[in-house]
Amino acid sequence: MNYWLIKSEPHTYSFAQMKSDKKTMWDGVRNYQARNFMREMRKGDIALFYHSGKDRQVVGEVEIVKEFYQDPTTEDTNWVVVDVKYKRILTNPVNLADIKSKKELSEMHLVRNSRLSVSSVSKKEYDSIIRMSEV
DNA sequence: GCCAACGTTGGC
DNA sequence: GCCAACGTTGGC
Repeated sequence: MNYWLIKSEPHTYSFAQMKSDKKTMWDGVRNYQARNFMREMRKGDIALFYHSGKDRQVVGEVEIVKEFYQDPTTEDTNWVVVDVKYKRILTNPVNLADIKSKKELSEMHLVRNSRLSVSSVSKKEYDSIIRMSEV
């Protein structure tokens, strides 16, 4: 099982919306690196849900329920989507500032490349963030 | 609101 | 194929 992090601007699509939708198609990714990560996602993988913009925190978890397929919102065959399902809200959201303050999280794509909207997360990084959310 | 970082486009 | 110009994202 692999771990991921997906970003959303809460004004565009919030985790509250994710919760009420229960399941959504993760579309609109127009970046090759992000697209490549989406292609690697497998059913059952977990993704952290991050609010960019004013929030800047990891707020919950979703599960990949359908592997990549053509993005139906475009004719361009370069782009794909996956389906994700609401899993749970974190007990406490984990702030970007706190993530940045942890040495063991300094290699995260989220820290290294703030503009990447879909990225991989190692098991260690994932566990570390979950631990931070439980304090 | 500003700006750094990054990606894309297009002229040469 | 290089690189300047431009647009977008997202942190601050």
